[in-house]
Amino acid sequence: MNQIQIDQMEQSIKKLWKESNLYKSEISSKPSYCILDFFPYPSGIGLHVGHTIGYISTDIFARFKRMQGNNVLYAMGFDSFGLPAEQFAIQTNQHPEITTQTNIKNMKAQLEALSLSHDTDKSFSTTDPKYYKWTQWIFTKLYNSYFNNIEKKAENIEELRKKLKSKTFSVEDGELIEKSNNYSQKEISQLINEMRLAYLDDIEVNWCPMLGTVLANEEVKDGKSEQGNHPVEKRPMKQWILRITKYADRLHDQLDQLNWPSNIITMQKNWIGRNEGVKVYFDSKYGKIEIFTTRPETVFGVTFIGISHNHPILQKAGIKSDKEQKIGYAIHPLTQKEIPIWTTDYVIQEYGTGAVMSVPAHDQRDYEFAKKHNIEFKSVIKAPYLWLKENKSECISDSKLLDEWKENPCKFKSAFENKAPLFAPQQFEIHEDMSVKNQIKQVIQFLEENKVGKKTTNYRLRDWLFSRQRYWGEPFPIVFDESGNAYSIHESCLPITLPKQYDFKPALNQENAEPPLAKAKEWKSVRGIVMDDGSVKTLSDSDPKNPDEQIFKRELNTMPNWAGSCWYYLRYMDPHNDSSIASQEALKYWSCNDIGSVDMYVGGAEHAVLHLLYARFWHMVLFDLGHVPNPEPFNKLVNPGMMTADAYSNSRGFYIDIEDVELKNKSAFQISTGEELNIEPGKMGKRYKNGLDPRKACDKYGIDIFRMHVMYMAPITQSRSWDVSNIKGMERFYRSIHAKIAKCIQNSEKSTDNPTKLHQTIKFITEEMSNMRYNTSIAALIKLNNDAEKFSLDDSVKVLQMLYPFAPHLSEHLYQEIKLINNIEHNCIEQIEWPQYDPNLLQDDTTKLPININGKIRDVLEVSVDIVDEEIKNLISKSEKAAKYISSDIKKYIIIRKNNKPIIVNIVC
RNA sequence: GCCUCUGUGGCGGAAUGGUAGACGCGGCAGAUUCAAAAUCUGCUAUUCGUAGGGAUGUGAGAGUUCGAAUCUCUCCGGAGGUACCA
Repeated sequence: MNQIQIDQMEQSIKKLWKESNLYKSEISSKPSYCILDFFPYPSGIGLHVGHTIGYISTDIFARFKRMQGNNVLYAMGFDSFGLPAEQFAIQTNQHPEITTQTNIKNMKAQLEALSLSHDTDKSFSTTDPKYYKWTQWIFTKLYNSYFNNIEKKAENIEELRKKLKSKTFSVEDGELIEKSNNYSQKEISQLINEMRLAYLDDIEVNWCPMLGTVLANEEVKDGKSEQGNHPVEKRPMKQWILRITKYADRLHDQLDQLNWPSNIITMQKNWIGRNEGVKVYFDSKYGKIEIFTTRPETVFGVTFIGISHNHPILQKAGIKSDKEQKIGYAIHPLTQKEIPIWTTDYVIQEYGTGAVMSVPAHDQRDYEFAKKHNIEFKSVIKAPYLWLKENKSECISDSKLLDEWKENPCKFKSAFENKAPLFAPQQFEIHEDMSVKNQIKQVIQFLEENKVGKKTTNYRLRDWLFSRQRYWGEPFPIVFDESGNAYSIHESCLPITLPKQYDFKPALNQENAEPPLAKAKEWKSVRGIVMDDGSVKTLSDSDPKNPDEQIFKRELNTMPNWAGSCWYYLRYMDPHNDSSIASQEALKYWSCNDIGSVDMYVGGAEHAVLHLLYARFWHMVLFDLGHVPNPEPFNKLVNPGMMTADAYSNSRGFYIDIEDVELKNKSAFQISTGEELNIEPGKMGKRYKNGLDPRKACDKYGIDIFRMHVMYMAPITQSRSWDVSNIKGMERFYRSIHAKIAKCIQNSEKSTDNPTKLHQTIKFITEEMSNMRYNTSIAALIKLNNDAEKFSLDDSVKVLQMLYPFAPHLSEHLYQEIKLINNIEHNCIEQIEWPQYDPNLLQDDTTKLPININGKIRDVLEVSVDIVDEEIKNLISKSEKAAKYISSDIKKYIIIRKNNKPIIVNIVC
């Protein structure tokens, strides 16, 4: 076939599939399997061939799973709210709705070009009001829930009200405890507001002036915004925050149940940053200073308190601090002695309590600080002799090492940070002969008993800042009354749609930043009635006046674009449901996995701590409230490797779009200017302007050949560089297998060359495909094609079935021809069950048996597979090649068998 | 600094304790052709040898084992993540 014929054939097969409605997935008696790609953001430039690694992989898996008799949920929607669309809209002065629709249309066409077997009826966008109605609904659930720390799960806020009203529970530090209370109605309402999973708080936020919005901690890297790399500053603002920290333990511990790459699990654990230690309280004239330490046994070695430059006591004391300085004294809780308080550069407010107890002898940063500012040293841990010798200063003699360490630890070159026995355990009422581990345990107990400290677990994870000062996002389902009290909107009044016709640009007035929705004068205030459950039912203009109605102001911030991607996988299961996020029947049917709702999730590692953490959090809340059947969203996660490609930059260092580049003799020139360009590799994409539209590649080589080429380049998880020099091999294979099967069809072939080879290949490929090992699967198909001259028509169908997930058009095309001859009932090849291998046909009669002598191969014998050990020894004794290396005394004779077939012999002599 | 991954021919890669380099690209030789492309056949890790054959070889070094690319330890290089984390 030439290129035109391939193209025509592929188009006609596409038509056939469309007419056969093959990819519709409805609830049935078949076992379900849920395959999911990361939610794509429809950007203006669309997809490049790098994105296809993941998409082709899931498509192959979906086709394979369907052939194995599964009902596969495989769909794709669009994560279409968010900053880039809005930025583009502002630049071009078009409504983001319009650009979003254009981009989605373009991306759908690109996906269509790859012949991905999505169920297109299940597609949606996060910007559809029918979808974001349920995003808002989930927010109302977060707002109306709290975390029950006793049962370690979310509960409706009304349960908390009941508990507090019954007077058997009370609240301390935001935690429920079993202790009677005397709360007034007003106090109960206040406590409830303080415990909601979604709450409002006036906090220091990451404000990005260039973007005109705040960002979550996860969206800021090195003081710059992740989107666009703009500077970010701290600024106090009243914002919606989600209490993700309550889930820190579950988010951490449940990771071990997941079938995820270990590096992603580690990254999430690091991000959560669980650290067990002790809180210790130090009194000062400014009030109590709470510190967090993981080394409580060094408490007698504390010689100063280090606090951050924005620690709350500084404000109390009226001190502005931007350099390291001594600001006063604290009282050591055990010795009652005065120790200085210093502001430091190395203690940051964001971690722990923003204050540390400094032990210069046993912490390197404290050591350096104390040296710099001439602060006292006190050692409390016995450093071993070797360490002392290595770290001593020259003036100390070896005989006095330990005495010096006791008296003058500042004379040593660094702090001793390891765990070792204490000098004076009796200070904690501990015997000297106790092990180090137990000593530390006892210290913690001592501190708790003396009410000096409290065992705590500290997390690096912060609550999730959830407001954005943007137009293009989901409006919050929240209104405020005249006194500023918040109410969630009653379910029957959702969705709250965005006002359509108005100026959506952000207010870049930096001092008093108002969200763009403040400009929607009609939209932002609304009539409503407070219902019995505490929510507000809003009234439209046509509703008659109600005596109880009030005027409410809407929340003007919108949600970040993570909101829509936190639960989209659930929506595929029942995308058109108007009465719930998805029906319980659909959720139970499609989430049949014990752990995660989605069986197979494929996407890049860049979302390790953003989307994957947020989505797990929402899912856990929904699970606790009984809305989803599984404890986790994603069972198995696969990170496809990225695609790199040559990028071209001009003399000023700007990247030139590959459309404007011409290659001559391995040199690159800009077409529009003729300038010679630098060639360097880079990740394919917008940044390097080296993205290649997959449609171009498909047009040039054919869809099947392109798909096989991308999959054959490397294992799925591995990065690769875009290189078409190898694609010739795929074309050869494609033409060769086409010609071979076509010939078999022409001859109505009755026999297969080597049935054993065929059945071995079926076994091998079935196993490899189950693990998404596509490069080796394709290699096995090539080898099968190389080794056999002909296949019977029945066996040809088996070969085509194996080829189908990779090269679906060619396989379908040839199958349709066989179908005409053989009168097969199945309309399309995918409807035939995946081929089974015949165990009787798996084994060859003979096998090559390598003979090792002292670990080196000296001969290879051709033996029957069921040969007995005695016969093998007999054959070896006759081998001249082996005889040269066998000395008279054989110490060991090792014959290894697999499935009773001998695979190797090793003789030790 | 810490964490995770990774290191195999000229290139992409295969082999997860049992013949290292499957399969593909490239290269070499041959067939076909007026010729070229395409196609087909054979060879193609390095090295010594005319050859039969030998030696070496999976970043480096050690170890476990009858046997190690594969397991363990130390070191070196590459990719990604992350941090004054108390």
